[in-house]
Amino acid sequence: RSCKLKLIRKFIFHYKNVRWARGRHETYLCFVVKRRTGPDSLSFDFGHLRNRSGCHVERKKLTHSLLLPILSPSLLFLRHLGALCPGLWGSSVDGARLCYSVTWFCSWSPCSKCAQQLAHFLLQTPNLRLRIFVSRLYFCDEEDSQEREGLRQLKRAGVQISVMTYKDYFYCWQTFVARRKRSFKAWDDLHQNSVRLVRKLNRILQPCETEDLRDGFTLLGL
DNA sequence: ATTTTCAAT
Repeated sequence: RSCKLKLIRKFIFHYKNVRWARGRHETYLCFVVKRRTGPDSLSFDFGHLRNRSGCHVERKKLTHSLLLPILSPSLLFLRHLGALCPGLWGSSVDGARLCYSVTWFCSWSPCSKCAQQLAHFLLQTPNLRLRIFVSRLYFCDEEDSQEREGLRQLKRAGVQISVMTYKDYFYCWQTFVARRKRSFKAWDDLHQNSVRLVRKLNRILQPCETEDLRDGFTLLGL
């Protein structure tokens, strides 16, 4: 029971979409894996991950920039992808590959390195569809930040990136935290913060759309 | 007005 309380506290602390997220030196990733079978998809697996800093020996040898992507939840997820999505890489009897659809709810948006590796991976795995909901944007204040570019890269790789809104927190609460035990109560400014972050993400991804538009124009010979 | 960030001590 106290374990459950701890989980609730952790969820609220790490997923709170506050403007100045002091002390959130961890990142959590809640995921849902669905196998797509025609028009409807079946829920296959779900769970959550946290970035791990388990390799203390390597820590001293690796630089921060090298270590970070290895231990991030998103790459931790990729490590377990084979187990989470059986048959993802295999070919089935009728030649068609199994299709999976994965949804993430991350407390921080991915760093540029992770985004880059993820995008690279996804372009090679067209039978995996990824949707990412983020609670807060990681290092996205600078106009020319690598993290902003990383998010655009993900979008170009077909990832649907969105900011978490009330319904997403509600869903996470019900699915990963307190299954129907107690109802989700929004914190102050949840909606306001979410609206601000939605606008910010839209501004970040905008150049991506104008680029696509330009590509479309050149294709049309305009 | 200003504050922070997948830590490093």
